[in-house]
Amino acid sequence: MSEETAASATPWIRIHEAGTRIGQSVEIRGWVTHRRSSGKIQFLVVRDGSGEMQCVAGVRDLSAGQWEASQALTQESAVVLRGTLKADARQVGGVELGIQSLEVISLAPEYPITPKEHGVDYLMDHRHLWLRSPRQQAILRIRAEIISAFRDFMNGEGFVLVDAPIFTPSACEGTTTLFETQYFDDKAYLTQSGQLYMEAAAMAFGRVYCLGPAFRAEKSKTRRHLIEFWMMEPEWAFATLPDVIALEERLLVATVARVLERRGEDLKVIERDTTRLARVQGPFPRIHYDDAVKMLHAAGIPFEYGNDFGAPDETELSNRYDTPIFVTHYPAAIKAFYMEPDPANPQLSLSCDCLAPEGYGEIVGGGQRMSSLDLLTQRIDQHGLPQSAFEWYKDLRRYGSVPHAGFGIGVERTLAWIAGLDHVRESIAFPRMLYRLTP
RNA sequence: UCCUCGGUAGCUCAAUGGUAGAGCAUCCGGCUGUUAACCGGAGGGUUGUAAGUUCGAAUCUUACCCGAGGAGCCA
Repeated sequence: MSEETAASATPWIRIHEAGTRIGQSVEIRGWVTHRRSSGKIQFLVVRDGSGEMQCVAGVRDLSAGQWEASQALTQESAVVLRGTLKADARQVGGVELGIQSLEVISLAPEYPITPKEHGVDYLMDHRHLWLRSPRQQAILRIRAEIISAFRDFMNGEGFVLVDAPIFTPSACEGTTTLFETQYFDDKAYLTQSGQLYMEAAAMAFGRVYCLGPAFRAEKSKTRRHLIEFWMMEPEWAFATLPDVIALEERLLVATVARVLERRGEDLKVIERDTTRLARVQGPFPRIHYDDAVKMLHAAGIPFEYGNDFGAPDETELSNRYDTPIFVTHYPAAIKAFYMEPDPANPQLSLSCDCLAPEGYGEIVGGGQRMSSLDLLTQRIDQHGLPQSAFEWYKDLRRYGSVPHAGFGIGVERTLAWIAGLDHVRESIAFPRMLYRLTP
């Protein structure tokens, strides 16, 4: 039998399905993560992106050339292995490959990331390689699950995906710092939020959402901040503040449930305490800003009414509950210009932030949008923004203006909370942070 | 931008004014069931940069560079 025939007869499988193929001859294509040798027998731990499996070869199992090649294997060398799968209770996954043939695709030189410990700076400098570690893969798989859950949930609620532009002519909110870039002979800015565009789309489709990157040139340097982060922003015509809070609640419950259901193995890899996630069931507390301030005062925290909550304030509030909490009716002065005033107290706004448990802070921000053209025009002036930049946005109030509401939910912060991460830098493949643009 | 902490071998760290070390990684040798395998040996350094104090500086002083954690702001 020629080698080509043998190759075609041996199915290439992925490691995660090895357990269902005990006794079969298979081919594995992957990278060596560990090699242990005991003279005439050696153990290769190989990963292929779907899992890891120990593969074992004795000196008599391979040709002399293959045996020699196998002894020279280094961490992260790429190999194609063929052999027979056998049950072995000692192994993770209960399977082991008895190697009968080994082909070295590429021999790696000394690999920078060893199985030992490394510092954050070093790992971030090698982020392109760090992604190969089991923990990082688990986190990014959970990220992918969260994004799928977001999309499936919104689609199920009848929302239409409408993507927002990345290049924008001016600030969406005018408050935070923008990244400026050249747009032929003009200046353009990287988007901070797709919301204003979603408001336009909501007046077309009724219910819409976008999911994409946002860029904030803020010199923020904390575990909760990225310069480039991903956000989903639903916008819902004819909806009010309570409607959109209920929507957020259903979204979060559905997302956590789905991660628990489908990414249990990954949660185990990162050693997440899932009992806390299992308690994330609706309804979540709704706390009026006035009451939140009273709670802080009762806890002996000096806080001036009218201010926004700082990170320690948010932690104080959210630590009282197992679930995320909604804080509503923030003072209009500390919220964006487009927030609808509270009819019961015009100093307050129909706004809502959702604070994650365990001190993860704000993961969702949203509220009801202003529907009056006159008031909107006034607020744009009050915020020192140019009316001309918002003429198209004001058209939405000229032609069939309706109450509408929406929110933005941060993918990385939601993931950091669900996965129990210490820092959002692990929540995206290639984080963009203050002082870090590479790799 | 501000506050705090840090930078010593490829990596993680030790050495607190007196010859710069260990573990891992790498290379060589040994071992047929290892699990961050183990055992023996070897190579590996302008102590972030620059200046200063001192007989003598990784160690003390100053400036700068780089990073980490936090604040503000926000998802």
